[in-house]
Amino acid sequence: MSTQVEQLEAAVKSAIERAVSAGSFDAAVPETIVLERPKNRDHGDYATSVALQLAKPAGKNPREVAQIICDQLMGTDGISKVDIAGPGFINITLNRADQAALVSTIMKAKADYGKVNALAGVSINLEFISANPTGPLHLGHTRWAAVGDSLGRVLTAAGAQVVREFYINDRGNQMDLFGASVEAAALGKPIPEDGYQGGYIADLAAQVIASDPGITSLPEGERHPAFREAAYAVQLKDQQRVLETFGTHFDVWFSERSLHDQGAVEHGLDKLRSQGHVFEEEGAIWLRTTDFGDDKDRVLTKSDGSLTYFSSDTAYYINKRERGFDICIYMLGADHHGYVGRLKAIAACAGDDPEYNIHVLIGQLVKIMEGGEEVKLSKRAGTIITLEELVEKVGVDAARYTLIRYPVDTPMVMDIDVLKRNTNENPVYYVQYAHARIAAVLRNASELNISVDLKDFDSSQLIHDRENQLLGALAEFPRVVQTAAELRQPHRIARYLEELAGTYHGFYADCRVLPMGEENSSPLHTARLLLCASTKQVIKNGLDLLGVSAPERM
RNA sequence: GUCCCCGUAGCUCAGUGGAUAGAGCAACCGCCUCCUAAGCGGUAGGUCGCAGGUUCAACUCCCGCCGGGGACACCA
Repeated sequence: MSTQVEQLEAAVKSAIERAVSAGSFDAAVPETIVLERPKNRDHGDYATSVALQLAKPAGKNPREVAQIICDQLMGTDGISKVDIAGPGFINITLNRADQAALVSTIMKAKADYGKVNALAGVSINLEFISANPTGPLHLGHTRWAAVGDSLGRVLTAAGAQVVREFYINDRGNQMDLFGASVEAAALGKPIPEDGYQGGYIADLAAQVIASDPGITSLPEGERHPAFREAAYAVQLKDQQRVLETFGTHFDVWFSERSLHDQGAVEHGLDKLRSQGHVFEEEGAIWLRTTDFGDDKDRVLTKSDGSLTYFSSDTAYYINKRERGFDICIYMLGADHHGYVGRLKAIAACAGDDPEYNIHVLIGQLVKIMEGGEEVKLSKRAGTIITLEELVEKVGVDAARYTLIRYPVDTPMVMDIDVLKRNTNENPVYYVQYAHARIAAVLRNASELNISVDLKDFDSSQLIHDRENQLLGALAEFPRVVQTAAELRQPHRIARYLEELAGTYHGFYADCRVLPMGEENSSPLHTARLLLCASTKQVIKNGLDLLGVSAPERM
C-alpha cells in the first residue's frame, strides 16, 4: 500500500511528465520529488521546490515552470488547492476528508504502521558495545546499548534482516591481567601494578571462590588459567544480565577466541593474500592498507610470530561477510575513530566496496552531571558509572530515551538530577504522557459505550485545523522511519515523537473528544476517538523502536 | 604535525540546499465547577564561532582561520 506522500509524489511526477510531453518545457523528470511539510500552515500541507530545480534546465523562470506544473496538477484526486509562492514554491493543500482515511490505514496496520521496505532484502550485521569481559559495562557502553539496540529495531522496521552482535575480546594480554587481578584479590595479595584495580575485582574473586572453593589450592600453573576462566565467565554473564534488564538483546555473542579456534585468522590471511595486498617486511607480515587510504600499513603477524589485534579484526570482517552479511555496521567510541580508515581498508583489501559494505558510526563521549557538577569518570579513581548504576538512578526508560535522543556524533551531557525528576524537563515523560492520556480517553469511551469501530468511522468529520495537523503528523511516521534507517539515526524517531505528542496535546486542548454531560454520542465523537486511537498506535510504534515503554497510565 | 567530532536563544540541544532558524528548560503573563494541568495558549530571548567561495537559494556544501574535545603502537 502506498502512503499519502508516495501518492502525492507520483502525482507531481506525472504532472511534470505530462507537461514535458505536451512540450510546455523541456527538462529531465527528477528521480525523486522532494515534498516537505512547510513549517508555516499557510503554505499548505506539502510543498515542493521542483520548479526551482527545473527552471534552469527548462530555460524558463521558476514561477513560470511552477505555473505549468500547477496547471497539470489541478484536478488531481485528493488535492484541493495548489498555490505558487515566493520564488516558485508549489504549495499543495490536500482534501481534508481524504487525509482522514489515514485513520483506517493505521487502525488496520496496527504495529505494522511505519514499517517500510527501503532496506528490504538487505542483510545487516550490527555490531555494538563489544566491551572487554574484564569489567562492568560503563556509561560509554550505555550510549551504545541504547542507540545500537534502537538502530537495530529501526533497520528491521525498514525491512532489513538484522543480526545484532557483541564481539567479546576474550583473547590476549588483558585477559591474563584480569585473571591475575582477580586471583590476587582472592588470595589476599596486592593487585599487580598494571592490573585491574576496581572494587568489583574483589566481588568477582568472592564469586569465583563461592562457586569453586577448591580453586585457591590448585597448583600455581593451573590456578592462574582457572581464575582467568572463572572470572571471565562470571563477568560475561553479568554483562549479559545487565543488558537484558536494559532491554538490549544480542543475537550473537561472538568470541574472539572462537575466531582463532576456527582458523579464521589463517583463512582471512589467505583471502587477503589472494587479493594481493599482503607483504612481508622485517620479519613481520603486513597488510598494505595504504593502498586504500589508510595512513600507514598494518601488521598482521608480528616478527615474533604472534598475531596482532588487527589480524583478528580482518579475520572477523571476512568472517562476517562469509556469513552472508551485505553491510557490516560498527559502532565505535570517539577514541576509536582512528579505526575507521583501517576498517575500510580491510574491506577494500578483501575486494569489497568500503563505501557500501562497511559503515562505521563514531559516538562522541557522554558527560554526566550530578548535583550541578560534572562527574569526572576515572577508572583509577574508581569513579566509573556503570550501566546498572545509571538505571538504578533514573530507570530504563529515561536512560534509554535520553541517550537515543541526540545524534551520536554530538557529545552529550546527561544531568542525573533532571532525569530523576518526573517532570517534562524530561522529554520521555512528555511523549509517554500523551500515550497515557489517550489511553485514559479510550477507557472512558469504552465505559460510555461509544463506538470505536472502523465501520462507524466517517472521515468527513475530521476537518478541524488541529485534527488536520495531527493527521499530517501521523502521515509523516513512515518517512521518519525510513530516514532514520537510511541515515542510521534513531534519534530522529525520538524527535518525531516529541513533535507528535505536542501536536496531540494541542488537539486535545482544542477538540473535545468525548460527549459533554448528557450529550449523545455522534459520528464526530467516534471519528475523534479513532483519531486518538491512531495516534496512540503511532506513539506506541515509535516508542517500541526506541525500546521505551508506552504506559497505559501515569 | 596529520586525522575525526563539536561551536545555533541564558542552559541542554534539534534542523539529510529552500520561504519569517525551532523545541524543552529557565523568565514573564494567562487557562482546570465535564475526557489525565506530567497539559495548553501567549510574551521575551539569535551578527547560526569568524572571514571567503559555490548556488536562483547556505545554519546546511567547499576553502581558510579561531575556540573546545578526542585520536594517531609489531598495545589490547
